[in-house]
Amino acid sequence: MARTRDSRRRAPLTRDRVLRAAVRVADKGGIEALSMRKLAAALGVEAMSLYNHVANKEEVLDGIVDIVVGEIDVPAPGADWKAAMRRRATSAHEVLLRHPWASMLIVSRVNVGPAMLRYVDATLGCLREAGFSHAMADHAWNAIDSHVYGFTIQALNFPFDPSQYADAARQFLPLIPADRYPHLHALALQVIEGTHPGVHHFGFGLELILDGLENLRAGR
Amino acid sequence: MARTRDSRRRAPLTRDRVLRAAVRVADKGGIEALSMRKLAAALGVEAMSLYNHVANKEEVLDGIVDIVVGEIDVPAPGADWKAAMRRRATSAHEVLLRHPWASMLIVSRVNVGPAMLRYVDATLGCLREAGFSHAMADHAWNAIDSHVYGFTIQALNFPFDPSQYADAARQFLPLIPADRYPHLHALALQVIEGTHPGVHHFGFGLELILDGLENLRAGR
DNA sequence: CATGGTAGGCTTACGCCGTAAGTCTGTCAA
DNA sequence: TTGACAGACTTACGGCGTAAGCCTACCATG
Repeated sequence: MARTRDSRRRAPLTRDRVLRAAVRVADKGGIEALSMRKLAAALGVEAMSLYNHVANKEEVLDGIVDIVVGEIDVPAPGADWKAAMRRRATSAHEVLLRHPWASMLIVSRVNVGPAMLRYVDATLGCLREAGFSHAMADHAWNAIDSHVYGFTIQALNFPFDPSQYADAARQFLPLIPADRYPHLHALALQVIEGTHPGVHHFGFGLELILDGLENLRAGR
Repeated sequence: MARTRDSRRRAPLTRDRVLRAAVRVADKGGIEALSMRKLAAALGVEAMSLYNHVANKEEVLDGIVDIVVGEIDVPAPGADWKAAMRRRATSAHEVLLRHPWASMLIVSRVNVGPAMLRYVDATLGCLREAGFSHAMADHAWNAIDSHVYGFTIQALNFPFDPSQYADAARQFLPLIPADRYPHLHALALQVIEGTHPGVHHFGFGLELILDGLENLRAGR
């Protein structure tokens, strides 16, 4: 009874509740809004109480990275490798767009959480099954993920709303004088005229890589 | 005469001296060691004096990014486009390895400094000259740079010294149980045996992309 | 029941951080 | 000689991560 009253008064803190709250805080305010004090406040608790469940802020960051990686669709064995890799990469791209702070965190630290290991293992497995050697699968996975992270981070930092890209280009054109930056200037003109939408496609680079890998797999 | 004495006592602070010192501080201690106080100390000055030459820390970060981008070899017009792009990407990769803090900074902010604009413009120009349309050149540049940033950041965060990779794999093998992560486990075994060196190559993904672009350029 | 260990809150305090606001001093033009 | 100004310096504020220690409610044991 006393326990009932108490647990009603405040749901007990757990490592899991801390990490999920951290994801929410970062989703809402960006990673720079994720301080131990604000995280604690979001849980109705004081900052130092968090340290009963996580060793330090680093552990919080590692934890939320693994939660996000756990949201990525992992390739099921047996499928057409190219379709499976395309799906996996697209899923990763979508998840990373959903948590805009996550890409930077993933690439800026060593991640060996269970979700990350499972993610890499399933990827290697899919490629192995398709006939790639261990070494080739390793390189292939690395090349695909370089594109996933590189493209996604660039897309997230693209300064303009794509739907207003033409307007933005018109506004910034004076900063790109034709004599000093002729090709950027010409590109901006095309965007303004609507000749070139200017938006980059995740699939463009991805298909180059997948096609190249298929050539290697089939021995040209 | 008095001026001589004074300027001998302390070389005058300038925006340029501030930014160059910031690159040195970051090169030596990592980006997290770059605080306004430490930067000022490196210049023999108090923190607030820096604000006479830069508006705030953001401007310092923008400035050192542009310095680093300025170190990248920019493609000269007229050359074989594939060789020029390969050289440009490799140069960028090398520069980013030389300033390990720079990649994260480049991809996590909007960069419109003169070196960055020049860099992008020269790249577009080289691709245009090779026959790519504006839109295709835009996509090609984005795909190549996604690889450059994605691969380099992953390489910089790789937790082991490549020369001791086999040892590291032996040490970490118990953390990768064969029943849960069979393919990662098998890969680690190959690294331990020396069958697979395990090191990733920048050129692997790059050549896939360049070959794919050449196919597109030549219309298959 | 009584009791004492413990889990998990809480408070306080320290040394960093970026930077707003204001002050002091040496130089140079009028 | 003077007065404006550039460019240093000092002080102070609120926020940060977290070390150290305290307080209270629970539970197992007697």
